[in-house]
Amino acid sequence: MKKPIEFRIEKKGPGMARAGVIETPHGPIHTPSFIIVGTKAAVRGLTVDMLRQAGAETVLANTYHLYMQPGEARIRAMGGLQKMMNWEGPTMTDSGGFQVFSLGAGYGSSVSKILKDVASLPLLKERDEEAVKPKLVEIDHDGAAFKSPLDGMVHYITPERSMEIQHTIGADIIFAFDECTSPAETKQYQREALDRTHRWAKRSLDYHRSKPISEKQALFGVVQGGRYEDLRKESAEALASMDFDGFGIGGSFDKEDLHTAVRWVNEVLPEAKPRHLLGIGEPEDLFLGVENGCDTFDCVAPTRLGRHGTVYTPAGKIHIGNERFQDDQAPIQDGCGCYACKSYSRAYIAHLHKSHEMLGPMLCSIHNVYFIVNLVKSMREALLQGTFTEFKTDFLAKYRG
RNA sequence: GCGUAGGUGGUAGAGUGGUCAAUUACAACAGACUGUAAAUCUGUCGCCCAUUGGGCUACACAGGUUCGAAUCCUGUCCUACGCA
Repeated sequence: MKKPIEFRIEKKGPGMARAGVIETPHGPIHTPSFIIVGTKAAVRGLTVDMLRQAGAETVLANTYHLYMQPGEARIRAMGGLQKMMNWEGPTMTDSGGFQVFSLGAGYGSSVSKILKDVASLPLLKERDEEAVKPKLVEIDHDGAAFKSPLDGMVHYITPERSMEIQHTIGADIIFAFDECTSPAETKQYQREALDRTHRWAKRSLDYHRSKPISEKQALFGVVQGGRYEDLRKESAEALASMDFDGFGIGGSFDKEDLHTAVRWVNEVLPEAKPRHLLGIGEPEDLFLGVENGCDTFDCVAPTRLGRHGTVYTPAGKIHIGNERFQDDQAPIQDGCGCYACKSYSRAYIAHLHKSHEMLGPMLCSIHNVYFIVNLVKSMREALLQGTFTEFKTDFLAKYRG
């Protein structure tokens, strides 16, 4: 049977790090690589030309959002994801598993993808659940029922449905339907959720393999297990034993847990298959992911932060709207090759931001995408040249100030 | 000149005798954001100390009524509209 993707490792080390290439039906992904998030088949504020110019190689869209709007029939009519968004490069779709969390346990709470101090969170079972949230997700053995925030309609997503929708969307790499859990859940709940995620992984895989399209779309299984070593390793083993084309590492993490969770998992996953660290993208975390064996990353941070006026620089993040930049004639980052830095001053972009001109968020997003995509490209170059550790040390010393 | 309506914090605009240092929005200043419920959200926003809290000066200006006034009365100044 024909394989949809080929993964080739070019160079290994230090640690578990590797540089390689994932060949997809729509072109290569040079790893380590940062994938740009375009949830609704659009990267907020950016055209595909801007994305290419910023160096982006791959775009990740979301099954749940596209299923809700515009829906499978219209996606099919428009010719699928690549065609409708005019993106010629590789694409991925997330399964909707993250929405089980963000619209479920995470909904209406302060719990998000990365937390500062998980230990101080009240465990979900101990909370007054009535007072906490309007529930938008109900999880059961077979899947998750989503109450649409758009019109209140309930949509029941099973692993098979998620696969079916992702087949229609047509990305090169798709993900198994999983349950991303809140770190505030008890271990017992993590255990139950993990068993469910594994059952769903198997069902996702079986359904996918039963269709000819599995020769054109790669399926990645998603490892969960919260912050627990035994669960994480067990999850990696369970998924490694299934015939996935690659793996995703998911979860909502305490900042401190990210490192250990990734390491535990990648020590178990087969080396020859690509690993995607889901939803991670701050510079420190990307270094950590790369040296612990992750190949690809996606994150909304570059576009969300940019839209909100925060931009990356080698000396750390700055908020462009701050008073001190309003008369600053320098670019966001001296020497930066992005369109925003080659064309405009901080003063001008600060003005755009403060006057709510949409060009402001666009320029900040362009810069952030360029910054993060090229940071990971530089990591790749450093890996190939054997200078990763020096590169990391230098970068972080300046970045953390 | 006469008549009418009005003058509130950076702006707009609530409030019409005590619960008002004054609703709200905008602006300003700062912060947050990690498989996008997010072009969003949070905090501060008269002055001076303090941890809860306290003191001071304030709703055009000057007087007055009242235990108490941004709110009622009188006068002055100013603004808008109408009539001359």
